[in-house]
Amino acid sequence: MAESEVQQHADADLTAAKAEVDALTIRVIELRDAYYERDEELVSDAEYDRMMRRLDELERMFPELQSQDSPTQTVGGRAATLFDPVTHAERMLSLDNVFSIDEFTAWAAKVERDSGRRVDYLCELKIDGLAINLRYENGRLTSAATRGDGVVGEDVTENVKFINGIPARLEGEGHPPLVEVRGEIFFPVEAFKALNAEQAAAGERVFANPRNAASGSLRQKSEGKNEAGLDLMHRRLSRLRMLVHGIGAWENPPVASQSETYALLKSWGLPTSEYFRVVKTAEAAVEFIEYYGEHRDSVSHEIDGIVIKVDELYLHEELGATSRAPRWAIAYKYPPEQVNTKLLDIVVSVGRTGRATPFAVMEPARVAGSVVRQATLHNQDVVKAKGVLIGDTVVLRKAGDVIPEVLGPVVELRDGTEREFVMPTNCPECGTPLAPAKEGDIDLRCPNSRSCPAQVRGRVEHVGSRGALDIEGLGEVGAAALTQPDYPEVPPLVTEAGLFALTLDDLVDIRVGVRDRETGLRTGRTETPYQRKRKKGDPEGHDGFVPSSAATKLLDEIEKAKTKELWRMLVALSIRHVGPVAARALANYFGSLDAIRAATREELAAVDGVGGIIADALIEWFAVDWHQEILEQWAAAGVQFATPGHPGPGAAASVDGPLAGLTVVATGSLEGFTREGALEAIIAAGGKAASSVSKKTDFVAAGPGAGSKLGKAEELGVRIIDAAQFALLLKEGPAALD
DNA sequence: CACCCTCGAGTTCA
DNA sequence: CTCGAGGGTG
Repeated sequence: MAESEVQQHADADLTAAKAEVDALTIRVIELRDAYYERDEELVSDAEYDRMMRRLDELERMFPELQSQDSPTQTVGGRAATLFDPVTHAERMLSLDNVFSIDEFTAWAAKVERDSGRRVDYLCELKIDGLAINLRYENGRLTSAATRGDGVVGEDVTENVKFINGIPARLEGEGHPPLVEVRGEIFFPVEAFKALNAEQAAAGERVFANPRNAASGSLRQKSEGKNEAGLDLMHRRLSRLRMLVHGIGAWENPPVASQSETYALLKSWGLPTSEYFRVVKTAEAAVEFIEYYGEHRDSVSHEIDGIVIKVDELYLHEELGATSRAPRWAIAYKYPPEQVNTKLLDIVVSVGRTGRATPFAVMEPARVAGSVVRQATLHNQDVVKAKGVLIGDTVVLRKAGDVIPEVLGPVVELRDGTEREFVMPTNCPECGTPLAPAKEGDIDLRCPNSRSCPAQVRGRVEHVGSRGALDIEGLGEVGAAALTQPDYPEVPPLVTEAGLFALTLDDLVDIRVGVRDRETGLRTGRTETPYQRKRKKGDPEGHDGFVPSSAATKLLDEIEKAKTKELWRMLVALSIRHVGPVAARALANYFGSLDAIRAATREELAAVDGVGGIIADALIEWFAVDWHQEILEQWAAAGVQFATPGHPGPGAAASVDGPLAGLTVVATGSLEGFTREGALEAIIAAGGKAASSVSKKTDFVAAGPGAGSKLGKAEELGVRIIDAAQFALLLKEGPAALD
């Protein structure tokens, strides 16, 4: 064969290989991103693995085809990939799952029947992470491997060394010559959020959930990375955590139960979970399951269920295992927090400040225990960034515990009928052209604050809200009835100025459209919420227009609101940046609305907690003529804009009390206190009632139902107290607690 | 110039 | 209850 011919063959091979490498690279990245970012498994692990190996093979044959950002060089794959295979000394079993309490009690009944006796159950949280097998030989960590298929896993020893809390050497004495410890590697929720925030800021991909982030981080390869890349990789690994939950092969262990095993592992310096509990009955195990079902967010890591194990080790042997899973343990899986649903439309709503917010309208879907139909999309940039089209199937989840969030589209399920969302140029409620408040703002606002129905309705509702004047009957529905009734044509309230002058006559003939309970759509019927309904057989009364109790109640509540504290009045006025905290500071300092109006920018900014911007916002607000009208009409109707007995402008008397100088956060339901009451009590005792936990927080008073704040407090080492201790603290100060 | 905090908005349920 | 945005403070 002539030399040129050989060259030609090689060229042809290279060209073909390049085409294959390119195609594989695109497909693998597509699948990888779907998996890590949207949690979708589009092909089996085996299929993915086959593609990765082929890509690796080609890149080895033609090194010139290997690019810096090839999937083989960056993050590894999802299952067994390019790490060296390791055979576990003892097969790593998985757990059988149950998905309901009934299935669980059936399992427990069978266990007790097979054991011939009552058994103790060890309940623990099922961490949503990656199973890991650590091999210690003579007390030294010699190998760390992922589960893989249970028999053979991947060797990730080098990466595991960078994870905090995994000892390279066991503490204490008497370790067996060879022991395999099983655990779970995971991203703590807080660290995960921080990671994704950094990834987003750097324009990198964000992970769909902590498990994928952990998986991606653990499978990073150091080859081909420069110093900065290595540093980043190590930093990311150091944020991972591990908890151990069992032991592999071990003859004649010196312990008799699973719980004693944990104590032993702990004494060796291995991290064990704080959340496990040994219970005597299946009913108690059910309580454990239900408790954490409601408190999933009070734990520093994600959990996808509860693992229940028979505690006694000799029963493990008796009960044995199937080929896949032991019979002495079961995983109770919580309902998924992510589901797919159809994005029917993207609609824009206008809030009380005029901000236009697009939100997703979806086919009702059950997520984490409730039915969701809507979720905010924040602004048009977020809609773009998420890449959702109207008509898409989207991934929906509950962020935190409550807030529905659209993660993104399932691109594979598109059929071409989807259309892009276009941000309207005009206010959907009043037609005024939308514009950014100031140049460069992403948010668009409706500038028609005086008469845009959405804004007036929003502000009226705000006046009645708990943080402002707390008027019962003046919520979303009441505000809509007063500002946008079907009848009369001129609504009782054109702006909030008329609120305190409302009379029964204004209310009785209000008609509002009835909405369907299920769909929220208008039914075409109307009703009169403030007119007494005539019962069947009740004689035709007078002229038919008799007020209902709702009407008198509402007017009574409005009357009571006229003399509420000055700070509540300030909040009710919807002045930019003036919420409960700033309003309290202003009210304390000035004592009356007149004094605030008369103050200069400098005098306003002298108040603790008020700066130049809030001062400007106040001055600008007072300068608007229809705002003055609100004040005049409210005052004429008897609204009190001063704190009786206040000495006048000046530094507010510093409050003395048991809590002087202390910052306290109240969360959950505290026995003996309402949410508001706890806040008031803290302030009355001279303390600062903060809304979020930080380093500066001195105490977190937590009751049942406490959410993430509790976790945050634990993380920061802030002292946590219960309702009884909280009451004591309020009365006698911090010294009484010790 | 970092934090840390408050504001404002959206959401759902008992 | 949570997030982003942006203000206030050390």
